[in-house]
Amino acid sequence: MPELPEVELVRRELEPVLLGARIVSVTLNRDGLRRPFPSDFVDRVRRQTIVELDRRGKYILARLTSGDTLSMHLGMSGSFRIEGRGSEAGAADVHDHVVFGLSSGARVVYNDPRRFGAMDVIAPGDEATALALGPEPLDDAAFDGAVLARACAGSRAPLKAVLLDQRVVAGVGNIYAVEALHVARLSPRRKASTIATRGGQPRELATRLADAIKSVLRTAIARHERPYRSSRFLVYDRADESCPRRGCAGTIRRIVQSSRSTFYCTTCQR
DNA sequence: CTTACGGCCTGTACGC
DNA sequence: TGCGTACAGGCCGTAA
Repeated sequence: MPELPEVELVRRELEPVLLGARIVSVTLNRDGLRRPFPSDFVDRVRRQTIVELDRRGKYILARLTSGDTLSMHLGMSGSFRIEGRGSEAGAADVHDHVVFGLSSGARVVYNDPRRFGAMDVIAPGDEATALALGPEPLDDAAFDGAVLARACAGSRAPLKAVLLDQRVVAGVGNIYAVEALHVARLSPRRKASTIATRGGQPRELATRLADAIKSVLRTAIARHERPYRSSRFLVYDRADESCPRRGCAGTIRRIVQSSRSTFYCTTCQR
């Protein structure tokens, strides 16, 4: 699942179940996901109470009474299933890898067919290093055109590659990078440094792009967009369709950048 | 240092 | 129906 908006929606679904709950059991159905689980994973999570449920970028972070943080990442195909306290056992699946049993009797099951997800326990103070994330895009104090311009300065990488770099801005993935670039009317292929401060246009383009990122993410959350299930986008997955921009007669192209699909309008995105 | 690419996994959709 | 191929929202290690 996964870009910031969907992770935030998942966090909101989990919050009422996890917040204040004590984890009474942790069942690991395999050695790990994309990495092996730390050997002390169960010991550090079991018998802890969740005092806060946060999100940073694409990570869901459960703050534990011990001061540790349980970090959970959905990778490409991860999802959580909440099973009620009583009867409905919810059909077990081969890809149910982690099951948290809660004091309420509810269970939270992590399912991930591709196992690109991750779970870890982060000690107090280690979060910045462990996650290595840039600013939260929806935090206006942390992320704006000036911050983006600084990240782009001196970069010869294509703009889209910079947006996908989690150290530049946390939580943007392939779909919303593509969408934001369309909203900002910027080509995904443009060299990133060209939107950094340049004589004359003081970060106008970087501000436009930063604003587009915020708007695309906020809208997705507000609409409860779940790309995995449905949702259509402005340009993502719309190769050969006409550009949705009013007054633009262009056509959406699909190209491949660093082996991922990019969709953009060659006419209005410069 | 930066950038590009393959690999990790499984599932699904499509063409033959 | 069956089979092969391409592709999928992420990230990381390696190589250039």
